[in-house]
Amino acid sequence: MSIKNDNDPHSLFLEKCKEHNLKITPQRIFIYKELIKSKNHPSADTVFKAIKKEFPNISFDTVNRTLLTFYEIGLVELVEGHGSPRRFDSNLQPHHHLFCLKCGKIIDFTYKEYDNLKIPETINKEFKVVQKRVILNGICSECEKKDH
Amino acid sequence: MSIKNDNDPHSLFLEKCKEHNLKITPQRIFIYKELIKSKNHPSADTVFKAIKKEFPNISFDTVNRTLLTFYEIGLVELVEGHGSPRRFDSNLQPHHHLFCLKCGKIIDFTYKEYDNLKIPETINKEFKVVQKRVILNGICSECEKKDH
DNA sequence: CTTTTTGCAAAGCGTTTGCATTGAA
DNA sequence: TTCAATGCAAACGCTTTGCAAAAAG
Repeated sequence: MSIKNDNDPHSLFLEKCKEHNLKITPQRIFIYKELIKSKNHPSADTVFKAIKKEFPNISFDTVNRTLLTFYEIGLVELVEGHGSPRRFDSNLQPHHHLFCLKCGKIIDFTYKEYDNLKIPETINKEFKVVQKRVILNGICSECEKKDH
Repeated sequence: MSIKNDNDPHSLFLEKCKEHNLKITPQRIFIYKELIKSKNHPSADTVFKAIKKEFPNISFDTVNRTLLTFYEIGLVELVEGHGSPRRFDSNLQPHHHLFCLKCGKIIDFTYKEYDNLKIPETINKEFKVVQKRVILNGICSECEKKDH
C-alpha cells in the first residue's frame, strides 16, 4: 500500500514519470516545481528565466524539451492562443471548434445551445465579452484510426 | 438607399474597407476571395501559395500584412491554437478561459455549468472528446481603461 | 554498465521592420 | 498629385535537430 497522496502535485509528477519510464533529474524537478508555482500560463522562456536564478547552468533547450515531454505524458496542458503560425477564419457567424490534439486540425461546428451560454455575473462586471466559443479538444476519427 | 446585400461577403469587404479608408487593391481582393473559399482556417502561407498560382507577383509580405489588417477591421477572425510561443498550464482541473483580444492575457475561471455542457450526439460519434473548454474572448478591464 | 538526458550550436520557420517604388483615389 | 499599399531584404524570436558529454537507474 502506497502512501502517495493523489492531491499532491509532486506525487503526480513522480507517478507520471515512473509510468512513462522517465528519469527523475534535478532539471525536471525544478521545471515542474516552477510550473506549479506559476499561475500565468508561462512560456518556455518564462520558466527558463525563473529557474535560471536558482539553477544557473540549466539550458533553455532542456526546459523547452522537458515542457513538451510533460505535455506528452499529460502532466501539463497547452493553453490555446493566437500564436504563430496564425490561422484565419472568414466565418464571422457564431460557431464552435473541435480541435484534434494529435494532428492540430480544427473542425467547425454549430450548436445553438452553446451560442446561448449564460455568462457568469462576476465576469460581466470585469470583462467585456465580445465572443463566446466552446472548444472540444480530443482525437479526430482519422487519428483514432492511425493508432490502431 | 444602397443596393448592398449584407449577406454577400464581397459587399462586406467593400463596406469594411470604406469604413476604415482602406484602398481596394487587386491584392486585397484576391486575398479576401481566397479566404472565403478556404474552409480550413488557413495560415498566411497557405493563402499566399494558393493566390500565387493566379497572381504570381504577389509577395508573402503583402498577404501576411493584409490578413492582419483584415483582422484589425473585423473582416476575419483569428483562430485559437497551440502555436508559438507555446504556453503551459499545470492546472489539470476543469476550468475555462477569458482571453483578452488586446493584450493576449489569459485568465482562468471555473463555472460548474460550463463543466457540465452536453456534447452533441453527432460529434460523439466521430470525435473522441478529451476536454471541454469555454473561451470568452473580449477586453480585460486594464485594456478597457487604457483606451479611454 | 546501459540508456536517457542534458547542453550546445546550427538550422529552420514564421513574423516583423524599414525603405524605395508603385498605384489607387 | 498625394498618401497608402506593395515588394524586397534583413533582422528577429521561437522551435527543432543532431551530436557528444554527463548522469540516472
